[in-house]
Amino acid sequence: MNEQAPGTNGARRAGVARMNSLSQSLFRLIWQEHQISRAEIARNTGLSRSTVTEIVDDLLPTGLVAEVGVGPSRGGRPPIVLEFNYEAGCILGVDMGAAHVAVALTNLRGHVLAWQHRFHPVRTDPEGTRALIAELCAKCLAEIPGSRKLLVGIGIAVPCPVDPLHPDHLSEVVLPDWRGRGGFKPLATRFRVPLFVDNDANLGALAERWWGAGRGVDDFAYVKVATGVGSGHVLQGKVYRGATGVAGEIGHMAIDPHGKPCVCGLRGCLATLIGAPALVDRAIELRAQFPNSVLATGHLTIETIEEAALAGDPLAAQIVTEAGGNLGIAIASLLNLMNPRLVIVGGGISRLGDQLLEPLRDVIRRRTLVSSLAVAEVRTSELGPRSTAVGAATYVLDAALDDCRLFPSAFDPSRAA
Amino acid sequence: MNEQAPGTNGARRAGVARMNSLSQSLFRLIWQEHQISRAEIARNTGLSRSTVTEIVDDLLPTGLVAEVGVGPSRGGRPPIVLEFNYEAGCILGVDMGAAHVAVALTNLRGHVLAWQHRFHPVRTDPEGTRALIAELCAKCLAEIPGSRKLLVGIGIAVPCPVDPLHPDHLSEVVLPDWRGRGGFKPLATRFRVPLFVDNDANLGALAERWWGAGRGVDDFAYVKVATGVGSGHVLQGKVYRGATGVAGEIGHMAIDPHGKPCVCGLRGCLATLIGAPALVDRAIELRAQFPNSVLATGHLTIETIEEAALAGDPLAAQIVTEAGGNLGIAIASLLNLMNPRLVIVGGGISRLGDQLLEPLRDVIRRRTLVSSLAVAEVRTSELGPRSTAVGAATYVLDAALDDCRLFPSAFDPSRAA
DNA sequence: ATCGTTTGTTCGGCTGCCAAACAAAGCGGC
DNA sequence: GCCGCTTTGTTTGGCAGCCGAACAAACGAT
Repeated sequence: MNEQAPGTNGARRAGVARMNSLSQSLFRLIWQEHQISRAEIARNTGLSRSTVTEIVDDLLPTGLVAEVGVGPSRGGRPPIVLEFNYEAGCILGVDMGAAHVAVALTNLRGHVLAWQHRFHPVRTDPEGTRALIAELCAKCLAEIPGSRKLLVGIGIAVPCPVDPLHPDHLSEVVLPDWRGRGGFKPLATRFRVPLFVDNDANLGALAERWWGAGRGVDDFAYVKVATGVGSGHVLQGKVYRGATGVAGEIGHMAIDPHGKPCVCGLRGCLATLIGAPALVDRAIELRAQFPNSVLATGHLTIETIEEAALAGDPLAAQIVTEAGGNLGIAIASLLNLMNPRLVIVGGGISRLGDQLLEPLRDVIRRRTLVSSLAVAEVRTSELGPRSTAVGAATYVLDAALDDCRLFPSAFDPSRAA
Repeated sequence: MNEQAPGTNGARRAGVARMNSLSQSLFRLIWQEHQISRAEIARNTGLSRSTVTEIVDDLLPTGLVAEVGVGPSRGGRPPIVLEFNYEAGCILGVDMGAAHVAVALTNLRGHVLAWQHRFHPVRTDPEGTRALIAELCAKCLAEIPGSRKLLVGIGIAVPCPVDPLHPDHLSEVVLPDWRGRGGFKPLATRFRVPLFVDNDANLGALAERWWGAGRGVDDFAYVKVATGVGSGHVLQGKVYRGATGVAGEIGHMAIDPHGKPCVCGLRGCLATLIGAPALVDRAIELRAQFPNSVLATGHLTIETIEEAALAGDPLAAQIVTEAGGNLGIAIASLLNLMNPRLVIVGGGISRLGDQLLEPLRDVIRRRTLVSSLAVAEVRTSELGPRSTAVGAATYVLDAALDDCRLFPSAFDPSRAA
């Protein structure tokens, strides 16, 4: 009747290992703890040691988790240290900006192994952009021998709203020349890996959550100030995309109904006050009042204004102070509405640090007096200009940690390192 | 070796029935389907019919689910209809407003069995308010014979931010005379049931989600316009309370930096534009321009303005149109930030319907042009002035459906009906 | 009346997880 | 150096949960 002898169930381990939700969560735990013993896992999760042993036995043959020696004894037998092999796979993260393309090749811990960057008229040249993305991806993979075989997936950050249910469908309003189509599928077929697409602000928020100022914070907002202004929201530990995937358009929040007209059709949007073009315009307006400023003559760009502000120029300082105040009004509304624990300010202007944040915090303190519980910390991004590309890679990594069949080595030993 | 005979495991059913997450979810399914057969449950959930039989056998002795006859045959044996017994328990929902107290006694389907309402200076009289709540609760229970024994719990809606981790800790800023303490524990001990406290806008949103305009909608915002202005947010089907439980203070969103000062310390908050006192003030300002208006003379209240608007008075119409526009600016920002599928407008002024919503929708259409995907439907509340109290009861009901040990009859047959 | 269909139940079995027992490998006291 | 004591990891038996298959019950259709 019982055709299977007691020990024979070991045969299961040789075949496709089970990968249920519990083993998947252990897999993620080992990833985030870096080094951990079976006994620690048992204490950490409340599982029995025998169960942990069984599940770890299923994870070891994937090559993603390995035993790497013994740890210090705690008074008894020393534990066997399990380690996640962060080099067992790699991910391509693509930052498609309004005027540039950047690609990062990362390992499984978000560490950048290779980096490529080009300026390109992305808005007006969809076909050339797609070719450039493919070229830069190939360049990154070529830099690291063997990486192509270990590629897990490609993440793409796009500078416009994306519906997660239709990841190839881009907003036509922001990128009209793209005609509402991403057209990234050839990329997926060329490299034979799954593709993930999301908005750049969402992915910036994700990067901050995993590697930056948002580590360990379950509810925060990431506000990116560049040519436009966007935000990504992490609620209860996860990126919130809204009902149709376009949450986070803080740039068109109303600040001043008597302000300048915006492309969105009304006046005084945040983007018309603190977007890069708006700050340049404002500097030109104020030039006459600051004849001694280094910005009083010559060609103005957002970079020169930022440099001048860092050097203590009074005109630049005034612009930054005004920008901080206006951003503060929008963020105060955000705090009242959504009550995050933290606001992370990113984008080029965030390198001004407290010069931007102090006037911002002043406004927030005044604006949230009635609900003092809502006051949140405001910090600048910890990740540099690579945050968006790294966030795109992190998006893929997160999906793979939820379903480790995405890892090429996991169930295909011929592709293992 | 096997001391337990095959049929003996029926003894488990006589004792404490198992109540794991699966049986709990079946319990909730039966609740929401009202009438359903075992076979339908199996089709609906993907479980096997045998498993459904086992779990239903555990639910029947609680008295909350019962077999109530046979349904129509679908070509074979007719199904046994299972029905949730909505009268097997009842809940008290307390609406503590700024100037009134209302209490609803509901069955397990949100139906109001008894209702009590009193005006009271809640803000300035904490002790009297607590006594009044207890009195009205007792009155409601006395109206329905036997209800006290079936009481599941008491939910309280308070007009100020509440930290869900410290439900007895109220915001001192909004209700200074309460000194930051709810002091509701005596109520719980008197009626010997658990107590649940939350903000009124959150509970209004919950009521709309379960019984009103938000049924079946996973992401929406509920905006309540009364003396103050508050909002509650349902994200992915659940009420979102923010990092410290105070999300939804839309009343202090900045609309016009040159506007009138607000108690919160700055100018032009939404509450200073469309709160009841603001509308009355605005009517007085405009009186001279509308000599033929019925509001041109006499004492003005928000109710008289609403009545006049319903009757087609031009002054009142202008006020309502302005209010709709200002509310629209705030809601447009909300849409851009959070991208809900629906916005539900509640509070007294919502009875004006399209007279309020049309100018509101106009502003939204203009304001969200850039991210057209974010445009949401705007509707008025379907629930009347009882929505807050019913929402408070629904909060308790939701908790009980997650853990049916909260139902008095479930495991204590002596208290069963 | 017979057959096919649907429902609900029973029964044996597989899977997943656990507790207990045990082996391995350290520490510490004498 | 030997004997406990502790901690770690593995093995084993067992229990709970869920399923598939078989079966009885109750209907419709022919």
